[in-house]
Amino acid sequence: MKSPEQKQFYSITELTREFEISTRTIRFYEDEGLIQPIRRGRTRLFKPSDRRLLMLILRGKRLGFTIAEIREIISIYKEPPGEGGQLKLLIKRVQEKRDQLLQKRKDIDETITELDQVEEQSLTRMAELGVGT
Amino acid sequence: MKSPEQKQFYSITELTREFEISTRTIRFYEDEGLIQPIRRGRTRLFKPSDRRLLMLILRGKRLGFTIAEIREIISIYKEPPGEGGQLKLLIKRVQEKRDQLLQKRKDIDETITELDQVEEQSLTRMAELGVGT
DNA sequence: GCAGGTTTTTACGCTTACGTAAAATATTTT
DNA sequence: AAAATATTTTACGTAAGCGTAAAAACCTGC
Repeated sequence: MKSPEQKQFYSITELTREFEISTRTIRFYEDEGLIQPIRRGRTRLFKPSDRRLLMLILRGKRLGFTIAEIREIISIYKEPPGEGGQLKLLIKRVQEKRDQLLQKRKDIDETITELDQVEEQSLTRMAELGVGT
Repeated sequence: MKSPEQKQFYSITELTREFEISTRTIRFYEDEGLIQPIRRGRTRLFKPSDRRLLMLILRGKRLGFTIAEIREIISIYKEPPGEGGQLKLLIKRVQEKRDQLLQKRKDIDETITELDQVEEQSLTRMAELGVGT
């Protein structure tokens, strides 16, 4: 039971259009080993899993993670079940990443709070001036 | 009524130690116009307000904002009350920044959820193996 | 008043994350 | 099959964000 609208392959330009990035960027991520599209002759063919990886990469970028850090995150997802020691290590890495993310969220919440204050003061000031919104 | 432990001035090394950054970094931010310490002779003296600005800059960095974006955020805070048109513009800028931050928070929450799943699976697997935490 | 740490300016260097151009090859459209 | 469009490799270029080194000036404690 394949889901109906699941494409087999995406071309590089399809992906550049969907995510508004350049071909250079996609090839850069390939050079960095983050994605490994298969080839038909010389042409790259991207599977849905490559597309999902790309989404993951771009999300990481939005969060200000470096390529190295994104590589770490990806490797966490890819890690096979493994045995005891490996699993403990994996869990430690997960916790470290989560701590980073929680710090970022704290930073975000603080900033939003401050921006809200600026907005409120502005609105008050506008009301004083009798200016309409 | 001054708060008791409020220092008048900080030296550059005090700040590098407190925030674990280099003098070069601080001077770079000065070159970029983000902070303007006063001078006693040639030596820079940083006021508490400079220190707060520095904290703001570093927080922005943690969130993956570029120097240019951090400059924008700072300018939002610095904006004087102003008149009608300016205020409307300011509010628009606040809203744009907030939208960016909300997007980032969404990205963070998604990533955390995924990491939680990896952790849970790992813990389950460890239990299966009879490995202690 | 001088040794030792701090701070300054100046300036070249380096990494990351792509941009951009060129020239060949491949694919798709008409 | 010709024309237009897409994709490839190769390779040099660049902006951001500092690192690092050098040499002078400054301050600080003893």
